[in-house]
Amino acid sequence: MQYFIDVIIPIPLKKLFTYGITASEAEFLKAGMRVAVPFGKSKIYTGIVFSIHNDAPTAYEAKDIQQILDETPIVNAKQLQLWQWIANYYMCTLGDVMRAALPSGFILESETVITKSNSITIDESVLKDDEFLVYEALQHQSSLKIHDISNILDKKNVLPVIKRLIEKEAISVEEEVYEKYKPKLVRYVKLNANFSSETALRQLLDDLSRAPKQKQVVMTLFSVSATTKKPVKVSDLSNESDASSSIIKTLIDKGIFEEYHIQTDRVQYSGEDNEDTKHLNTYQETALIEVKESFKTHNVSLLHGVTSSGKTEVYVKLIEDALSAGKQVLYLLPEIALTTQLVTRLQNYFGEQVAVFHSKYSTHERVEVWNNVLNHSAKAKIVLGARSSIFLPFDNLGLIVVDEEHEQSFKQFDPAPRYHARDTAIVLAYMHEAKILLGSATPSLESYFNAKQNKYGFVELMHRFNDVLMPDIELVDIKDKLKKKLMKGHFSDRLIGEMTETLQEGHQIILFQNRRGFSPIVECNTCGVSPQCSNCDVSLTYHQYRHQLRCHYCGYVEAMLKKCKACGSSEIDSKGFGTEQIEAEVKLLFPDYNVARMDLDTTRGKYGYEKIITALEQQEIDILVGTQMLTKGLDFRNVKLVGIMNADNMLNFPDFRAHERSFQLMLQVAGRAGRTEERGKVLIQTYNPYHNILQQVSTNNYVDMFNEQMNDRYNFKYPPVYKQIKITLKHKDYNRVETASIWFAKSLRQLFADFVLGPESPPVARIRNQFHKNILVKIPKNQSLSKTKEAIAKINNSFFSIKDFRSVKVILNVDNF
DNA sequence: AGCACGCCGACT
DNA sequence: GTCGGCGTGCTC
Repeated sequence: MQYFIDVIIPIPLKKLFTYGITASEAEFLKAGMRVAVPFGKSKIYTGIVFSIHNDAPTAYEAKDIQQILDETPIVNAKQLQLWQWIANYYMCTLGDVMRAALPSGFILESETVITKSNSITIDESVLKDDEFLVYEALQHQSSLKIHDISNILDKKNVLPVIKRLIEKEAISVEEEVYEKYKPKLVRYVKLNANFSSETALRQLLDDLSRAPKQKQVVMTLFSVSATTKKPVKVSDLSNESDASSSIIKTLIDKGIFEEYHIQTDRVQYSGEDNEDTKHLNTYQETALIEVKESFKTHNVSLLHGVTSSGKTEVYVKLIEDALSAGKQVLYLLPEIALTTQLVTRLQNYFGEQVAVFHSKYSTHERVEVWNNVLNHSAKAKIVLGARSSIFLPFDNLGLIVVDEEHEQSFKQFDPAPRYHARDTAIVLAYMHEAKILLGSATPSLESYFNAKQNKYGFVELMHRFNDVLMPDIELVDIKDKLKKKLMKGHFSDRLIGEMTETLQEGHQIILFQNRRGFSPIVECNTCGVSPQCSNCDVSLTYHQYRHQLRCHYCGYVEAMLKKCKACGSSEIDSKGFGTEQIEAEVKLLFPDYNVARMDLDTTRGKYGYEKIITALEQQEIDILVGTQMLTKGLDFRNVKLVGIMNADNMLNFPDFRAHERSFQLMLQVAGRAGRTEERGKVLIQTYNPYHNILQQVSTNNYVDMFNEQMNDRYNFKYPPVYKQIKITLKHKDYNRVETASIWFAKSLRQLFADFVLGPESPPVARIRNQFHKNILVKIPKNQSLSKTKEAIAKINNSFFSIKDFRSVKVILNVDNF
């Protein structure tokens, strides 16, 4: 009997790969274990065992696996099932899912290692210059990496040289495979067992009397281990005794100390003892009961709670319940909300049981969280994480919370799998027979729609905590103010007035401008030419603090022009404004106060974000200018005024969700104002105060917004009424994408007729020198989604059988919103 | 996706 | 003459 395994390889290929294994390997292997397999001519890949069987492939000879990498599966059956669902629903390969799901530390690196061939010394005269250099280097070093050789020869492509050397039998190559993840070890020391007896110890101290420093270290070791009654870390000993590590090393070398290592987690919780969970107010209590009630009939429930209503406390109670039932809990939230307040809050309640998982973690840290979840460690009963945490190896989930459910960052756009974490979490919950609660102050239309259709349970929490009033929202007509000459820069007299008053009262202000940089367009006053990015079809944004022009699409940077490139005029003007410009203006208007800015440019680095948040909390900042980053669930006690500098640019964004998003964004920012006793104030500056969305924002009328937007969605066949799949084609040659996209759209139209839109060039038609074309397929509710996808996949296949189109990149994006 | 193979321009 | 450009085809 022959044995085979089907393996998932982390490459975007549709199929699984079959490898041969021995009978005993078949006995040992289980689905979800990692294996190292040879792939292609010389590569070794890490694969996940998908299935074990006896069906020999007919069309080819299966290779044998190289080695088994795990004792037990690192991916469980439910995960494999979820992977399949994702690959199928989001139209990508299992390899794509594997790459997104596994921390990269689990994926082996392989490197080609070149060694001197052990055959007889060869005639050096047959070697050419390059070859001789390599050969000679190997006389001194036992092995070389590809990288080393390219350094020696000082050129990139060294493979031909290596190939010739192999042919001449001067060298041999092999793939060296190694794991990236290394457990972190902490160094400990103890006194060598030889000195455990009283006499030996006395002898030792006598011997050391002429080395006072060493003696002192030994004494410190005694006192530390006596007080803590725990093993002594080298670092602690070094601190306590004020001794350098070389003294400790000497003691180890002398055999007085014994050194040993203990494996430790990189991610450690260092907090106080657990705090008791708070008592709920009556509204929260009611909401909690209603949520529990809704879970009796629904697996998914939506909690619509206004900002600052205390949704988190409700979640906490539900989490307690799930934990006491012995289940795992997953708490999903947008990346950015994760780094701060909420983590601390949950850790205060649940202490060590909370594991955090997000993108700023190193791959080592991620592997540790993964292992903790896999082993049901007490450290990972609750996982608090961003979208990728849906991939952790849960096997006993009782509850999933999706906080800020409306956030678009739950959808992954760039590399496949283009999944939506909220929707995937619903499937995940279903697989675990767990309950899932979606929470938001401004639910997405699709979730609210599902709740209205009774597909989801629905609970409202419309009272702010401590009965704080909702902020007073006022619309300011900039057009009118301009006419009356009441604008100073981008500030209306109303806004300046409110700001002055707020500052005098000692409160803080947040100003929101949904665009970073200083100004998005720079233009020559004489000839009207504005600098464009050389790789993308966009104007460069002026960033004043570095005096640069930057492209926000590809990251291209150049120095700000002194003179117009076209006509040489030095009168260069800027149009539009971003956070930088607002910051600069505020500094002029309120020179006596501290102003800070929070956007992508100021929050780079692991702690950039925290620094600003802490400064604001400590009231070191009076006025904070920022982009949408400001909206994510932050809780600032002393902020009383929120100014939205310009509501129009978001409303006019060319996207069917622009209105919904604007509503959500503005209400979320508004929610930052007046979270304690005093009522907050929000000023929204706009050219069009009669816009329906702005009216709905100012009256905090979600239901009106919902009804009106849904009306549009029905009329224009948009989600959630219709499903949609976006197909993007990219190529560096415009004509080729053009013909390719026309062909693609035509084939689609033969099946779906009017439900195909495009091809269209997006607003930014070229990014990183690639021209884009979009095609949109709308899918009515009564049309089978899976059949539609099959049809699209089929068209996609025929597309790639056309020679001219093979180099065109095609991106299929299911639920592209 | 990588990576090899293979066929053409631009340099020592 | 080789180096390196990228089109093409394959990976169990």
